[in-house]
Amino acid sequence: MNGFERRKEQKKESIRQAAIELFKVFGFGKVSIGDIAHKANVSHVTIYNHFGSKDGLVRDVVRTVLSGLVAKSGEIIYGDKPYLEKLEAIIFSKAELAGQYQGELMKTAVRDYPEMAQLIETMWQNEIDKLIDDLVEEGREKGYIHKGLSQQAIKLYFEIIRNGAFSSLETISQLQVDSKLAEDLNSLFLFGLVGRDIKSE
Amino acid sequence: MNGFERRKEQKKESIRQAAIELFKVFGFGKVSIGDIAHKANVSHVTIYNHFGSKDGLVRDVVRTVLSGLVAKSGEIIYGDKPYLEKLEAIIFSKAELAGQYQGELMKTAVRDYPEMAQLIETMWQNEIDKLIDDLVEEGREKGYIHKGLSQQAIKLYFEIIRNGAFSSLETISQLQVDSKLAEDLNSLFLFGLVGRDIKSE
Amino acid sequence: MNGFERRKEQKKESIRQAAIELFKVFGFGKVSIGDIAHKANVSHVTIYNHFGSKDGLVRDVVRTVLSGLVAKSGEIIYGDKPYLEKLEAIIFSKAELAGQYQGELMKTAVRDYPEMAQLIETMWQNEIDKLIDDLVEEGREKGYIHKGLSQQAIKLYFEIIRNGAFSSLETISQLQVDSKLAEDLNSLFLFGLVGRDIKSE
Amino acid sequence: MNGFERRKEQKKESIRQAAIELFKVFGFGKVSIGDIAHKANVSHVTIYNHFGSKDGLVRDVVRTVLSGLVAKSGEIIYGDKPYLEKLEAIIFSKAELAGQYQGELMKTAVRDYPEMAQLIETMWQNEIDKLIDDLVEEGREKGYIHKGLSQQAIKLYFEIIRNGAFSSLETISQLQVDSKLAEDLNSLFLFGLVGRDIKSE
DNA sequence: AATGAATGAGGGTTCATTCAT
DNA sequence: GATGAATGAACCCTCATTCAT
Repeated sequence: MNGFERRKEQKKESIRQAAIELFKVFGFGKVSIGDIAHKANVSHVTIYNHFGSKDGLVRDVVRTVLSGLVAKSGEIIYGDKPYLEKLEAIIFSKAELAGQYQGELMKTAVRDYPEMAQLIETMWQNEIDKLIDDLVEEGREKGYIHKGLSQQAIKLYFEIIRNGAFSSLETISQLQVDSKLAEDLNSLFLFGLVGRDIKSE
Repeated sequence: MNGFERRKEQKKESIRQAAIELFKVFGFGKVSIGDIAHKANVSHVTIYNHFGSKDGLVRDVVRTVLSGLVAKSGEIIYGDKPYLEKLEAIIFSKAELAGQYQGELMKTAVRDYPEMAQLIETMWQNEIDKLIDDLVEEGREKGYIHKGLSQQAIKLYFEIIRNGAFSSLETISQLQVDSKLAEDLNSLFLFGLVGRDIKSE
Repeated sequence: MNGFERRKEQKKESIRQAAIELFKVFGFGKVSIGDIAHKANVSHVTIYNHFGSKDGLVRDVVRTVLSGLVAKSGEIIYGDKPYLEKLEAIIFSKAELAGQYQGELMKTAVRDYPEMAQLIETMWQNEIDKLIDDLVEEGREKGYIHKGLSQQAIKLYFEIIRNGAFSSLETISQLQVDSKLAEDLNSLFLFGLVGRDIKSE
Repeated sequence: MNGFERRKEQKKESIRQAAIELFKVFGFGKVSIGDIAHKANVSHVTIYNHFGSKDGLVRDVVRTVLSGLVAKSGEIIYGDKPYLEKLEAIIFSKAELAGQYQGELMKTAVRDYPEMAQLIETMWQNEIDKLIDDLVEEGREKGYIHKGLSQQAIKLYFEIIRNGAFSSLETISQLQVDSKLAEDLNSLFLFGLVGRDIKSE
């Protein structure tokens, strides 16, 4: 890639980043091409030159965000942390929260751009799902997950928790400063409402 | 209330219902007054005569939906079902899912109409929160909820599950036909990932 | 007129008065039927029942105001005050200023409702003009108006002064408290810029 | 200024001119952006691109017209015509009448756009007022204006005449073809109703 | 390649007016 | 006779998009 193309790619990337930031805060519908152009310090038309249309930009953003999400999750799941830390990381960790957030972004993408649903479904199913499957499998093997529970139920539980966690972003961000709260939540996640003391393990 | 006012209230209600249905599917921003007027079979000016502005309509819808949500939750929580059924009803039951859905509607209300945040916060805090408190309290007393867990953690867990449940609407709607899945989910909710057989209770 | 019709006439009159007050301040165009109905404490439709349309109301107001203006001017001109006082009264006096104001109202009536121009022209020409003619005639006879000046020129001068006086309402209202200013203006009116001391008369 | 900017300025100017013409005839309130766009042969969005809003356009027009009025008046007052001709030019001349007309435009600007009052007041006070002051001062020095009259009274008289002259546009436009009428009006202005023959000067 | 200019479609809102009670 | 309900037309404004430079 020569200097010319690099500059071009940089500009494209700065537009993408501006778009992602605005989309995250205001959703796809409320952000205009003009807003993005302003934030990225380019003319509107430049965006059209690079992405063709607003739909094109949204599609590009969706792909970018999903890819990043898959990559980051993969690093955690196939990394060598202890299993419980992986679990926590996937579900509650700050790094992941950005991803959760972006997961939410995908939801609105499906709502506002139905024609994009298939793209998202495909990537989600093929990539994310496989990652979660592996995570659950590891949990079963290591005894952290009850063997009687169906794979489907566990994945649904994961999805519920992951998605729900996003909705409570602010409270969750307190987990880092309130260790009792973090401990309790982990306990709830592992042992449920009826519970068992973590220490008694 | 004479026939005049009744008809007026009927029309207002039909506008409200049309609005709620559209808002639920497309969000506040994407639905135009014209869309609602069309669905409700009235002129769009009629909407202005009744609700003053789009903001006015949104505010009215928010109030209506929240009130309904509070009322329905109250019926369940202060009803005389067994505790576990209440728990399930609040979190997973189909009847409640509509409410969950509408809870999500509130989220987008806050995002798109920040000036309305206070109204929602107030109702939510004052009403919903108190209901959940009572539900948790009952759970503690009856031994369904571990006493070592802080109230804050439990409520956060509830919120995560409730909000997350919405995101998985379609799967959750299978619970009614797939009793193994339902049982597993309940088990996860009560005993966590590590689990314990429900039967061993 | 029985009690019934009197009440009806009262309501009509209160609508008229509300309309006049609003028209004076905001002009015909900016005042809505709703505004007038609100100020007169009646339903919009009542205005339609009485005046047929907004145009009808405007027409009625124009007629009413013009008639009043003619009557008031007639009282002054055919009254028995000294001539100079009549002159002053017609042109600068507070009582007349309301009339001036309403004269301005007529201007905007012509501008916004061209079809009404003829009505105004007719009344103005036939009534007001005749009054001014008589006033000028009396002035000539009594030596207050130079005989070499054409009737047309004098009437134009009158019109200019009358209309111009409206535009400076606020300043003019000071005339009553600043007698030097009033004296000077009268002097300017009678003897022009080059002037002559009133006392030297 | 390159060809790009020149074309832009031309289009802006043509919009301004269309707006001024329409505003003069129908007032600010009655003229829609669509009307102006049609007259200027552009899309109404172009007007928004150039002036931001209707208010923005009105503000621009006000500034433009006021500046022109100040400039034209200055040329006359500081020019080297005989004093009486300056006087006549400022008050009655056709060229000035357009300005008078535009002065009236300012009146309605204040009425319909109160927030603009300060802008107008400022320019009017600072610029126009100073010009009139200088004109009066010159008149006093050259003996055309009686020394016993207060500056305030004279300026009020000027204002009345100037404003009144606008209201009688049509008649005044006859001054150019009816020299007797013009002579008489000048006489009235300089020597008042009681008068003195101009020839006796 | 990048930009300012220009636009058609559509959204929220107001108003004069008619209809049904 | 008086009123609240309902409406079509028109207005201001925004946005995604194309054109000309």
